[in-house]
Amino acid sequence: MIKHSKQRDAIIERLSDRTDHPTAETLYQELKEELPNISMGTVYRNLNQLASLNKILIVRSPFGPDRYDPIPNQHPHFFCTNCFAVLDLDVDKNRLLATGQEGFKGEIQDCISSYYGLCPDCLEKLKLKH
Amino acid sequence: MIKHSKQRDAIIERLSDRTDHPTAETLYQELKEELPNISMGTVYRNLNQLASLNKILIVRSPFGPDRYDPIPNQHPHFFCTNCFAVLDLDVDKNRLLATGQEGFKGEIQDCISSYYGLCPDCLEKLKLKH
DNA sequence: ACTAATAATAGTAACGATTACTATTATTAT
DNA sequence: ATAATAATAGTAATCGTTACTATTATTAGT
Repeated sequence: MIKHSKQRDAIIERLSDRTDHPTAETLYQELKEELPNISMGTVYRNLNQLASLNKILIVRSPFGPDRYDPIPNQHPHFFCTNCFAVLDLDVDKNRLLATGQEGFKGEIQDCISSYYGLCPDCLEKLKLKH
Repeated sequence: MIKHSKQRDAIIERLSDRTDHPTAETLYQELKEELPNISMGTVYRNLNQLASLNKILIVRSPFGPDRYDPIPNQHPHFFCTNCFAVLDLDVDKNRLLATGQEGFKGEIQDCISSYYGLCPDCLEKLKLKH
C-alpha cells in the first residue's frame, strides 16, 4: 500500500515535462534546492518504484550511469557521442520488433534500441567548421 | 607495442567458437583450470584490449553483468527473460539503422539493439505444458 | 646469447553506481 | 486520537569493473 510523500511528488514534478533524460545524481542535486535533506537513497527508491509502476522509464546508457525518462513506454533513444545528450527517437517500434522477429523461433516481447552518433546540434556545428 | 602472453592466448581460445556470450566471471572460472594463478584483472584487461582492437565485442546486458562475444562487429542480441540465455540475432542491421535515421536530423553511426522475450527453447517448453 | 627496455602479470586496493539496512518520521485507516 | 506501517535520512554494503604496484615475461637491438 502506497503512502503519499512530498519527496516522491518533488521527484515526479522534477522529471515530468523534460526531455534531457537526467541521471539520478542530476535529479538529486536539483531536488536538494527545495528539499535540502533529501537523500540519494530516496531518489533511487522512488525512481525504481515509479519505474516498476510503469510511470517512468529507466534508460541504460552505453556511456555512463542510468538516465530517467518521464515517458514510461520503452522507446528508442539516441546517444550523442560528442556531447553525450540523450534524445528520444520517434521511430516505429513495431517495425523494429518485426525486423527482429523475422526468422527467429522464439517470442520477442520487446526491444531496447540505442542509436548513437552525432546529434543534430553537434552535426550542425561540425558542418560549420568546413 | 603489444607483447605476446599465454594468458591472452587462453582468453582468446576460450572465447572463440562459442555462442553463449559468457561473463568475465565465467571465463575466469574456466581459465583458472588451466592457469590457476590467472587473475580477474588480467581477464578484464585483455577483454578490454581485445575489444578496443575490434577482435571481440562487449555486450551490455539489460539483466546483469557484461557478456563477451567472439563476433567483433556490433549486432543485435536476444536476451531470454526466462533462462537468461543471450543469443545472436541474425538481423539486417542496415534496416534497423535506416528505420532509426528516418526523420532524424543527426547522424546515426550505429545502434545497439537488444531484443528480449522467450528464447526458442523456453517457448517450446512452455507450449508443451498446455 | 645477453642485455635493456618495457608490456603483461598477480594480487590487491579503489572506484562509481546502486542497493540494503536501521532507527526515526510521516501518512493513513480505523 | 491511536495504531499500523510506508517512507525517510543517513549510512553501510554490494556488485562489476578499473587502477595501482611490485614482479615477471617477452621482445628488440646488440
